[in-house]
Amino acid sequence: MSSTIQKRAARKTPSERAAEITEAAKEIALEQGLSAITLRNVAGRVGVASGLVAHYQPNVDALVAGIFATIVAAETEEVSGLLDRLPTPLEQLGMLLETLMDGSRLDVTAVWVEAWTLGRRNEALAACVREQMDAWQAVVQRVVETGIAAGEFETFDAPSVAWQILGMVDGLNAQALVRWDGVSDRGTHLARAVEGMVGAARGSLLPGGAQHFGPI
Amino acid sequence: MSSTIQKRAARKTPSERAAEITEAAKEIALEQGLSAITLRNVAGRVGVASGLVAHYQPNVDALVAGIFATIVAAETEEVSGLLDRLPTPLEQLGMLLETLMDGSRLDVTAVWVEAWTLGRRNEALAACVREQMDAWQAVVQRVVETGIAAGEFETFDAPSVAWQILGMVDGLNAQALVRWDGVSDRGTHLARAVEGMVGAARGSLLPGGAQHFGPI
DNA sequence: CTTCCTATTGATCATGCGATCAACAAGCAA
DNA sequence: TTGCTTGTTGATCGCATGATCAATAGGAAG
Repeated sequence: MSSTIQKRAARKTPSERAAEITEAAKEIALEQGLSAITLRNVAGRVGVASGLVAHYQPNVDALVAGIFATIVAAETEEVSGLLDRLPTPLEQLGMLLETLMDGSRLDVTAVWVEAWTLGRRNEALAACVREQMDAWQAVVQRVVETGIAAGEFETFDAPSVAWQILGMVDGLNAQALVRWDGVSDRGTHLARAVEGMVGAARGSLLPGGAQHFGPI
Repeated sequence: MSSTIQKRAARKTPSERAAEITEAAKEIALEQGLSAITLRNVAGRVGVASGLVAHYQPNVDALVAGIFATIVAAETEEVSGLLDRLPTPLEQLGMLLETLMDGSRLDVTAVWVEAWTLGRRNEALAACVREQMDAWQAVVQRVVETGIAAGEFETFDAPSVAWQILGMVDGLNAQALVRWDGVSDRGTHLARAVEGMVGAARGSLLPGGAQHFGPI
């Protein structure tokens, strides 16, 4: 009835179309998960034939791996950028925990968790997962090392502590994916834990006892 | 050529056959993941037609959910049983961390991680996941509460701390699924973290500085 | 030995996936 | 206007999944 019925998609520049496809796949991954990235699914969202999506990618595995890297790298860079604005490592680490635990990135967490499983059968994805984990670890390690140098932290093994912090954050966020209720003061408890690990004084990472967390 | 070729599977008691199917599905889940639980895959391992597997289960989603529950509940009970042999909450918590982090249960960890994702599209599985998480949390919470009562721990919120410990363990194990190397003394660092969270003295949970972890 | 219950088969259907490619047509260049 | 490059289509193949069910045959009961 309406005139919005398009028989054929408008012809576009390869780079334009590639960007559209990437964007659509990214949205699908965040909304429905990485495994929902399908030739037909992506094509449908772009408004294009499935063959075209295949035309722009070597194969679906590579597309999934690329989308994962895009989503996660953006998060890493964003948080890393926030760190640079803070003067002391104590504040940086506190903000890091607060930001990662505020529940505003659960969609990204879901992507992480699914990638851990999918990486078992998608070698390209597995490589991306390792790479992005390393990138994250480097960011955290830098904060810890700066803190040691500044005398704010006291621990013998910055790299391992960085891995540990990441693992804890990921696990708690994955948990939140399934269960929100029952856990109060996630941030506060984690802060106590990290203080113990990093050798900082109790209460030095997050000041208040009952902090307010959660989006808005 | 050999006489081992069987045209038709031997006729068995429904309960016997059901047990075989359950066992086969369990093995598949631990070896190849929950998503490898397939009518044909399970049937092939049992040596039976695919229709028979379907005959013994309402649908595959239910089978997957049931197998998840079986695997995870067994782990919970096993660890819970180990706890009862130890006298003090401090020792119990230490053993808990040590056991869960020794890398001998990575196959179960993989099942957990996959269940978190699959639960998104399998409601029966999602319910099982929540149920089993609650069971685990109850075990840990009991240890923490006993510790508080005994004056060994000092924290204001045992339920949340229990959730937190579980989340940390899960996250670190999930990490180990992808990356073993680069992280030394996982158990020691986690012990420090939990000490901080639980309000125990530094070094009270795990004595040595460099503990030996890992399967044999 | 015969009967009969039922465990078991295996073909079948509908669905969805990735991949492939000859054919088509949009739009720029001449 | 004409011609040609190339972005785009959509049908098609092979494969895998879950589910269903009439037909078969094992084996205990009579």
